[in-house]
Parts: sequence; C-alpha cells; structure tokens
Amino acid sequence: MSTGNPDVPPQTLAEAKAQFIHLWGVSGTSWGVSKTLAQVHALLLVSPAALSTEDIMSQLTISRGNASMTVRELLGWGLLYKELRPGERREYFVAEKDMLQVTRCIIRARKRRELDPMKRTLDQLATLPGDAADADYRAFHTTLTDIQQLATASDKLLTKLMLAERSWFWDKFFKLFL
Amino acid sequence: MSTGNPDVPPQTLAEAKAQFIHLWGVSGTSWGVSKTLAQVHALLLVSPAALSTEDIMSQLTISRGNASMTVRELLGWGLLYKELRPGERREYFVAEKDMLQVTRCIIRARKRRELDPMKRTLDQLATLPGDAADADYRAFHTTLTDIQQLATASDKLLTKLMLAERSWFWDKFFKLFL
DNA sequence: CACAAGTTTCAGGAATTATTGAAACTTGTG
DNA sequence: CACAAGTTTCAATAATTCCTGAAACTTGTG
Repeated sequence: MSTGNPDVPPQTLAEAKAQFIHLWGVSGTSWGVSKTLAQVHALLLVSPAALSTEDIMSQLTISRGNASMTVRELLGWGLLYKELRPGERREYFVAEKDMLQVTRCIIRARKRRELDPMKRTLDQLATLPGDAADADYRAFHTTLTDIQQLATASDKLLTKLMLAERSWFWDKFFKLFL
Repeated sequence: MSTGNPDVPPQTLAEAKAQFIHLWGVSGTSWGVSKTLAQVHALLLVSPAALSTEDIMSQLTISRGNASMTVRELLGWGLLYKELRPGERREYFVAEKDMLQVTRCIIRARKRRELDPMKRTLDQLATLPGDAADADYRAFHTTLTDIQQLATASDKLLTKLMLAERSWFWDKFFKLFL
C-alpha cells in the first residue's frame, strides 16, 4: 500500500484509502495517539469485511507484534470487535462503524485515562490552605479553582455526550448549537 | 524547583506549585503538547507577577533556547502577553488567567492547525466517485461521509464556543448540559 | 503427547521529538 | 561605533516513544 501522499487528488479507491489511512495516522499523532493505532483503526473503518492480523500486517507493512498489540488496544477502547469464524482458529476484526459509537468510545477511554486522574490531582491541590494575604497563594488558589471548575464542566458535558441517546445527541448538537 | 511528585499531598505552596506544573506537563504530553510548553504555561498561570525568560529558565531548569522558543509559541497561541517595563530591556511575560479565554485560545489554535486541514482532506476524499455496487467503495464512501459530518458538526460547535459571549457560554454550557 | 496454526510478549534497535548551548543577531546607550 | 544586555536560531545530542522480530506461549487435533 502506498504512502497516501496528501494533496494529490486520489484517482483510485486504493489511493483514496491510502490517503485516508495516512490522514488518520497524522491526526492521531497530533492528539497523542500512536500512528499505528490510528492507522489500523482507519484501515478497518474503510474495510467492509473483517480482517485478520495477517491482513493488517501486510496492508500496513507493520510487524506481527505491533499489529497484535495495536489490535488488542483498539479492542480495549471498544473500537473493534472480534469476529470468530467456525472451524477457523484465526481471529478476524471489524471496526465499529457508527461514528456516534466511535465518538463515545474515544471519549470514554480518554476521560478515564486522562481527565479523571487529572481531576483527582486538581481536587487535592485546590484544597491547599494558605494565607489569603499572600499574592502567590491567591494566584495559585484562584487558578486552581478555575481550572477545577472547567474540568468539572467538561467532565459533565462529556459524560452526558457519552450516555446520551442518539436522538438527544443530534437534537442538541445540531438544532441547538448549529 | 522539585519534581512535583504526585499523590503526596502537598504541604507547602512551593510543593503544590511544583505538582501543578508537573501535572500540566504530563497532561499536555498525552494530548500532543510538549512537556515544556505545558510547564511554562502552568508556571505562568500560577505566578501573580510577570516573569522574565531568565526566571522561567531557572524555575523550570530549562535552557535559554528552550525557554525562548516556548515563550514565543505560547505568545502565538495567545496564552501569554508581553509586559514591557519602561527603562528595562528585558521582557516579562504574564499568562492569560481567564480560563474561558484560555479555552478559546487553545480551541482556536488547534482547530486551525489540525481540524481545518483535516477537513479539507476529508472533503477531497469524500468526493471520489465510484461504483455503488462495489462493497469496498460503499464502505469507504459511507465512512468518509460520516466522518465528514462529524468533523463539520465539531467545527461548528467549536467555532460557536470560540466566539461565544461569556454569558452565552455559561448559560448553555451549564444550565443546558449539566 | 507431538505437532501445527495462531497469538502474545518484550528486550533491543529504529525513528521521532524535544532540548541544549553556543554563535549570531538586535537594540539601546555612552 | 563599540559595547552591553538581551533575544533568537539551529546543528548536535539527548530523551522518549515506537516498532521489530524472535522466542515463548496457547490451543485444537490426530
């Protein structure tokens, strides 16, 4: 599979797929997700059929170890499903294709890994007692309280998005905001 | 300044500051922002007074070059202001402390750098013509259209947040969602 | 139980990204 | 204009993160 050179309008489906996989890899990278993880996800997002580890390895030219670990991680995020075929030992994987579900999975995973621990630390830091006459203390305390507030608001918003009904989601997200 | 070891409840303001700076650095890293950038930002967020490059270097134990480049980048994001003191050549920097503004700056910068280019590529890929009877093409086209739709919705939401009045922001963000 | 087919693990190497530090540059001043 | 005080640049290096590949493991089968 080619490099997916961007900015050249794709002529064939294979080119377009390669460009999409490349795009997803680059985007992932700039949001702290490893290139391979994003690319395996992209590959499966545009595959109508389930793919085996073997398929993934060869289509993305990555090692067996990398493919295996990456697939397991995506399963952990809830972005992939195993497809077991009777009489075959080999495992196949399909991506969750519903972008609302995909969004929910990503929000859930990142909230759990990053936002929640961060909030715990902030809570602890914000309680530090101190001298209200000390400018240093006041600056620290005010900033921490403000950040805490923002973190709490984000948390609640994300939780709501995560649990929302599809209809609620589109109602609010579209009618209200756009 | 110490390492900011987390999970140990801070006893002094200096410890708490160090922990906050550490936290911000770690969080930045997992969202694709360099540790130093996040830490310089954190340092200035909790400093009541403006700091010079010299101050930043010594408080975070980083090199002059690193401090200079980082400060410039934060200025570019709109997260820092220069403070010039009459009769002094040295430049001082203050952080934007209003977390709503901070949020807007971050949204603006990341939208411009990541979301916008991505949307352009998606638009191009989604227009690829093809055979509706081909499962491969259908999978590609459907996924791309869905992602495009999500990207457009996010774009609009972020734009609205970015430009919103403070009152609108809190009204919607709190009353409606939480 | 020996083997085949497939999966997982992980130490070490490769690739990427961040940081340093010294030299070049700018700018105000006597 | 020479100097001092400060800032920026960037090639070299350090640190981090990612990926490979081979060995160990698992599991179904004759």
